[in-house]
Amino acid sequence: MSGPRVRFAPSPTGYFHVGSARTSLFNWLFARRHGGTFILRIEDTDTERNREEWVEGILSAMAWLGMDPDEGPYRQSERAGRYAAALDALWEGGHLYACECTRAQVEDRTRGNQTPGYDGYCRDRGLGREGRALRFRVPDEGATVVSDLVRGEVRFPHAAMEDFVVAKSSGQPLFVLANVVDDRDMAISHVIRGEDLLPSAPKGILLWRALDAVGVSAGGAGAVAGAGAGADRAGGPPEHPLPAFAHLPMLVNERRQKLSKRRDPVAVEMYRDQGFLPEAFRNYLALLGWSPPGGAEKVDVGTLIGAFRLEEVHHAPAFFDVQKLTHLNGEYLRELPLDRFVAACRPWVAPRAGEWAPASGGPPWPPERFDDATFAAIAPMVQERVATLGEVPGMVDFLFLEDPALDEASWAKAVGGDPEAGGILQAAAAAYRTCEWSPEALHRVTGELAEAAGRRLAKAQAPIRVAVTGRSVGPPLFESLFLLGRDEVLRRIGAALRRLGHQAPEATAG
RNA sequence: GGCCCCAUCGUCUAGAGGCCAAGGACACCACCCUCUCAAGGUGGAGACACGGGUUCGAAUCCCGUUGGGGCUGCCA
Repeated sequence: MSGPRVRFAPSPTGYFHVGSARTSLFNWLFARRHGGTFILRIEDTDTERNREEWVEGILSAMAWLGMDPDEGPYRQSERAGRYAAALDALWEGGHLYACECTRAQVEDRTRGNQTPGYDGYCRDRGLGREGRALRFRVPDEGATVVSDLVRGEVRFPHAAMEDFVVAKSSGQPLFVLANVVDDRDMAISHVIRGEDLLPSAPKGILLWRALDAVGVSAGGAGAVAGAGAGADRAGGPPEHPLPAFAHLPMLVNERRQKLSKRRDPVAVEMYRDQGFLPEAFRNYLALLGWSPPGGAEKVDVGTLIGAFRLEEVHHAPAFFDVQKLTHLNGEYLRELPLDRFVAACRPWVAPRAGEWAPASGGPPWPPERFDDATFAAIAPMVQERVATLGEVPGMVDFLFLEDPALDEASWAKAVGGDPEAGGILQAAAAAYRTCEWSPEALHRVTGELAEAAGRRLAKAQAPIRVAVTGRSVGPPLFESLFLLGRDEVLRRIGAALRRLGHQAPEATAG
């Protein structure tokens, strides 16, 4: 077993964030590129904020994007013994001290200080650890250097680092501690994560070295099952070589700020609901902070894997541009073979019980009115007009709704505001009653009645479209009329004429 | 405030000292195609933050300024 070992370590405190998805993708790409191992670790030490349903969400979103982990999910909540052992050893080795200061006390004491953060008040008070927070004793002198594959060497002077807390007064380990213990136990070779974690990297390194110094090794009863990480360590050189770091640029909103769960649309689940294809979404994510060589942007996953290099990752934050994502999704949609496009539409047009369907709700028509053959016939024309699958129902609803909603603005413009609309509708009704029922014949006779009315077909079709579909835009008209059927088309034109105040054609004719 | 990161069209980016009077993509505008809307085609507008160096030569290297961002929790 060789190759790098990387991990994606989300904490389940909400929907799956697009930034997390990008981090996960870059880890996954890196592992695949180098024949390594992609590990999923759930960082759920904060019992207050974690919920099991969010774990499910992470798992299903990752599966949707095709990033199945090779190992895991491991859960920090199941590894408490490892953290306790590390804490004990660190305490014995003198790297930790107990602290009973409250936040308010620290603030009072340090107000006006040049270097903020904890002032080391409890450092030499010799407090017992029971019931107290534990702080790591940061060296006074020197600096810790983080070797970063994307940023180079980043130097953090110890003088500017506070003695950080590694365990709560309840004994619960905190992020840096658990994170480092896990990375050691799981023999992580590359830590690839968001740039927001760069300032905590030197803390992790300090802890890592302290753990080495006090002889905490991986393996043993509490180590990771099946990871193969801690086995047979006897006599090897450094037991725990420090992992390489790679801090990825942030994903930001239009205000250039880190994407926020509150303000920004960041839930991957939401994009799935809207009808983005996983291939397209993954492709777009790969373009944020990196670009495949050769300038191509729409690239398949194999190409992504073959070309991915951490060293080429950008340094500057990237804006998550839904418009560009949408365009790319449209390209993926359009290149789908028709049968696959139709299949991809199913959750939005005819969801099956027991299968995934968008949480936003089902199609606007009653299921029994949906017809597979009709949908398959209109599908090619829908395929080149939508950029997301979620737009599909709105484009074909007039075919499956008894009485499609009438868009008042369209009506006002194309029918109410057109003095000749009534005449055109009557002419259409007359022609459609007897003509051959095919898209071609409908096209022809409508062209003829347009000519008779002295206007271009483009202008003549507008009132007919609004009368029949309720809107001024939609799939090509004559195919739509054909699929709706003669009786239904005549009924809707008749209804529109009555709305206009005209006599229904049946009455005039009869 | 302190520490750290960053800086090419509005956006995502190509660019690793001369091939750049800076290329592509999204968005935008115009035209073409056209039964609406799309899709597609053609064309257009649009950037190396600023100031110093280094060099025969800098978008590319160095320093500074400015601007933006991240972190600064007994969250992760």
